[in-house]
Amino acid sequence: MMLSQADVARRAGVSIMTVSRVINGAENVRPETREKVLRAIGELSYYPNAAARALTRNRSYVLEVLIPHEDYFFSSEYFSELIFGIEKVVHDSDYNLIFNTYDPGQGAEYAALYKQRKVDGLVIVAPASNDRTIVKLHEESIPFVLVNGQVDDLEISFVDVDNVAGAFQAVQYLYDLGHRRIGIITGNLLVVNARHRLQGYLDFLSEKDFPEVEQWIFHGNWSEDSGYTGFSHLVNLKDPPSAIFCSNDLMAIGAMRAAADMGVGIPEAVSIVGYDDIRLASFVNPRLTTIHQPIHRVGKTAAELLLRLLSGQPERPRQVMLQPQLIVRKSCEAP
Amino acid sequence: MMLSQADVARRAGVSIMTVSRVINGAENVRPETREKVLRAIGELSYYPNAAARALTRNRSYVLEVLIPHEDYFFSSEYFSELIFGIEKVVHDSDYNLIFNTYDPGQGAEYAALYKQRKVDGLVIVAPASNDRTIVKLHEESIPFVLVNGQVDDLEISFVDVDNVAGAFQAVQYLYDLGHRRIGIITGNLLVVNARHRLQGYLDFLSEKDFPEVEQWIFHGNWSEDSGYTGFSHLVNLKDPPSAIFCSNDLMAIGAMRAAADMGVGIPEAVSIVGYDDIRLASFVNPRLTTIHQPIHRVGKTAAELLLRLLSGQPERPRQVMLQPQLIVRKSCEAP
DNA sequence: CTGTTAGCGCTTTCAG
DNA sequence: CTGAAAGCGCTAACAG
Repeated sequence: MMLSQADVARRAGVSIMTVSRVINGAENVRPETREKVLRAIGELSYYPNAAARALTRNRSYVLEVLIPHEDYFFSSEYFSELIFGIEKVVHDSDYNLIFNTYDPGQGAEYAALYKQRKVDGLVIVAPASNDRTIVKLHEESIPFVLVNGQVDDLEISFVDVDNVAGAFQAVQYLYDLGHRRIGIITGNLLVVNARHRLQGYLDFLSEKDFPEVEQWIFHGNWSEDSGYTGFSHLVNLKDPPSAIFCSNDLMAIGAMRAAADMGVGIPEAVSIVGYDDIRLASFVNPRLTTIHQPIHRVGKTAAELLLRLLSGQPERPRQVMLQPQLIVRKSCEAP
Repeated sequence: MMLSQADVARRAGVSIMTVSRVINGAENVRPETREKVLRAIGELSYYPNAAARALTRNRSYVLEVLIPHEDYFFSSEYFSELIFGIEKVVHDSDYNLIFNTYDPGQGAEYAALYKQRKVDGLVIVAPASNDRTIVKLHEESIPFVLVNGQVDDLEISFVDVDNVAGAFQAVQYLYDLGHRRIGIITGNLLVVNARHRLQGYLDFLSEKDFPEVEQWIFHGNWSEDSGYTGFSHLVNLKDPPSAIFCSNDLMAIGAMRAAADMGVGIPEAVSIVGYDDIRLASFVNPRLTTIHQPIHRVGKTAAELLLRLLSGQPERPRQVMLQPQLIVRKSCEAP
């Protein structure tokens, strides 16, 4: 039993246009008429048909979040904070949220749902930085906001946390403690974040005229396991680093695990800095010094930008770069 | 520029019905005709309008996942595995996924989107077990699957992991090691999972004719902090437990943190068992003995059940109860 | 195998 | 302030 405006109209003794006006909160309806209609709607428990509205208004009131496929994702905590941040804003609006994954390897067809008019706009998370498809979206003036991935030279809305600055800060801190042999365990370098964090590390070294020591760069993949392996590897070098910057907390915790298994004291023998400030960072032993990122805020901001893009008022694209923050705990000390 | 079948039809020199048939993969179209149409579609880069299809077919091909609001959620890892599990199955189908949160406190209006025909079915995660709304959904024969929350005496599809059995197993293990004073740190008892895990603990005690020691039950809320507080509390009792079952790993890790801060040896002085087997469980020190849950599979199964419910063939509701598994690591030993 | 007709439930436009 | 008519883009039902 699918009710339509017609049923409501009949019951209330008005035309379907009046019903439509009431539903859409139009001004020009006599209060008593509005009442009648509202009552009829309540009695019948009528709900407007979303498909029909979408068809006539040419708007679905659905947004899409595109997230890289699970295997590419750095941490469940990052993921869930981001999603909840986006959802919170969308939930308070007239929109709904379609959740979708894509494979960063393939040339993703981000716009498929948009072109079917199934969604009105996109939040694209962590696209490859050389992604031509993004440029196409821009050319077709499809409303979208990037999270965690910029495209050079294009006036595109994005929200990001400054990974280069964060990594720079981490290494700076180790340097200021007195460390001169600083290693890094990188994330999966296919992901921009990993490249930027490596960049921050290298930037600092070159600023201080450090020799860039190839050996001290270990290529991890965000996983605890790769942190474990990376630590063992670096510490067993003939000239091992006295401090290690891990590109995420998961790898830092993997490294700490390796240290425990090897009988290497943290921070006495080796200092460790992580990245992300996941909740568990302050519960491991020793508590992990790390870089905090306002992920929840990234999600909220992205949703707000997109909503504004769709609001009707002409709106220029905006670039928002949030700043990460060093959280000093107990996993570092002077060499 | 919104193209319609009419444009394609004109270009291909056929009727719109033929275009429709090609799009829907109907059998009865001459190969050459099909070719012509396909070519026209390609040349114009035409996409069918989802709203129009939804309107005529009376199906949106969208599913909705309803998840308790962030604050009620036990862990980001649980959340993200579940979502990715669901998404994986949905992604391989013709459907899309709308992601939504609800407040378990309020009498949630789960069916709003369904009634607007914006979605075809629901996956409802962790509804309150006394939730009357669920019964209503069932009476209105709205297609839905419950995850992690059953309603007694109703023929409803659900997928769950047996929390009572899992907790029972955990306590059994501690008992078999020789522990006779076993405490528990519970989760937020507003959530069924927490109640079931407490139930499993109590079931075991009563089976062994243990006195149920009120003192040894600490009411936590899933957070690391509450694990920390709970441990301190229990260990400072005049007659402290020699082993503690924590209702999730986060609290177990909080407890281990407290132990470290208090100088209490784990497992020498106190044994600890967790629940969930989050990835970090095997990276803390000592590695955490815990109960593993196949969450990804829960998500996939739920999606599969819902899809089958919508498949057209009459399908009886199914109850799937997956079994958790004890993972023995290093956080327990004989007293 | 292909086309014609009607209508899904709504909103836009124009009349009153 | 209210209503009548037309049409959004598609598919079901029937003809041929």
